[in-house]
Amino acid sequence: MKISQKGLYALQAMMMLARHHNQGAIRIRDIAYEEELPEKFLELILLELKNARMVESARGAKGGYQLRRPPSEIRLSEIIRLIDGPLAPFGDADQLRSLIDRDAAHRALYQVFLDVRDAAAKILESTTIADIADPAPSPRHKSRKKNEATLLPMVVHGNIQRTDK
Amino acid sequence: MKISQKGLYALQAMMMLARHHNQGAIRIRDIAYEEELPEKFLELILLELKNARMVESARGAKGGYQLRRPPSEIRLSEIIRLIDGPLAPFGDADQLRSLIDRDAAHRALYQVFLDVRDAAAKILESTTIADIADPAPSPRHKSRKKNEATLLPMVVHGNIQRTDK
DNA sequence: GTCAATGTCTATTAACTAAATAGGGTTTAT
DNA sequence: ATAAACCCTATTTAGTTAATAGACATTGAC
Repeated sequence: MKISQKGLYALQAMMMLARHHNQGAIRIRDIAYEEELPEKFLELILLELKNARMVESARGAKGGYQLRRPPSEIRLSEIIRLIDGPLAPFGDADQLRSLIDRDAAHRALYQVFLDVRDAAAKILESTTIADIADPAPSPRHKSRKKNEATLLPMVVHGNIQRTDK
Repeated sequence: MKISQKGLYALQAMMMLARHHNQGAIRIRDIAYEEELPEKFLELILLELKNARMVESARGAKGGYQLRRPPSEIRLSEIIRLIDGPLAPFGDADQLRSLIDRDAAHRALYQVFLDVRDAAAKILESTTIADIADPAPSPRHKSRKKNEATLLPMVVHGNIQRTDK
């Protein structure tokens, strides 16, 4: 998994829209300005977010973008998967596919990769835009939201225990 | 974090050398053949592994490569960090640096990235080449070897248990 | 001491990807 | 009608990755 610049921009844009949730359409220019993002590049990103139905747009004068769902229902994993593809820490799943057709050792290596992916996914799926955007922040109990979200999948990956560090 | 093809090759090469640990020097050609890796490319990778003192080489006739440490003391994280750089899931740490100089929301996003990195690091640091290479495999109790390895340093790295899958 | 085997090193290439920019087209509020 | 905004496609630039090429250096065997 590698979060590209573009992916980071997308996250920032979504955070900005969360901050201005329920304030009507926000212009690309304003998002770009407030988050210090290249405007034309951001345009493409917002288009993708729109096609994925995460935001909606209004055209023409007084147009702009806004979230389609409340920030608390938008997971970081969604955004990253959309912009940067699967959360797996390896490039092409096909090369890895060949690993599992070999012996147990290669399969074990593959499994480690899957564990890494699952660990990352667990975090990114249990964190929503609301968790980090915190528009009007009472800065205490911010992690409460996170645990809420954790209730869902709960079985996805292996159990890790280490002695320290 | 993104494990490149090159990183995967490095892991495979190290696994192969683990499989032939204490059998003297192994030729590049044999590693390439057994793991089906491009020979000249592998050459460069082994050079890097040598410069990082993870393997040692003998030149000339009867030359080749071998591990400098027992497989149980070589962590996947070492190899990946060497070949692919830091385990962080973001590209350039500098862009991220700018995030933490903003408001709490941006810092929170940064913290999520750190959490992802730590989760990945935890797995890759607690898994050694021995854990997955399994040199002379009686193909049952594959996880036995893993516990064996855990006996040695006992504090340095964690113990991994997987539910299965 | 020659020769073949083998690792060392530097350079180069081809393909791909990421980031950004350009510019015209379309829709809408006023 | 006009200006404000999003929509869409194309292009550029720079950088990276994977792989190859080839000359060089060292060693063991005879």
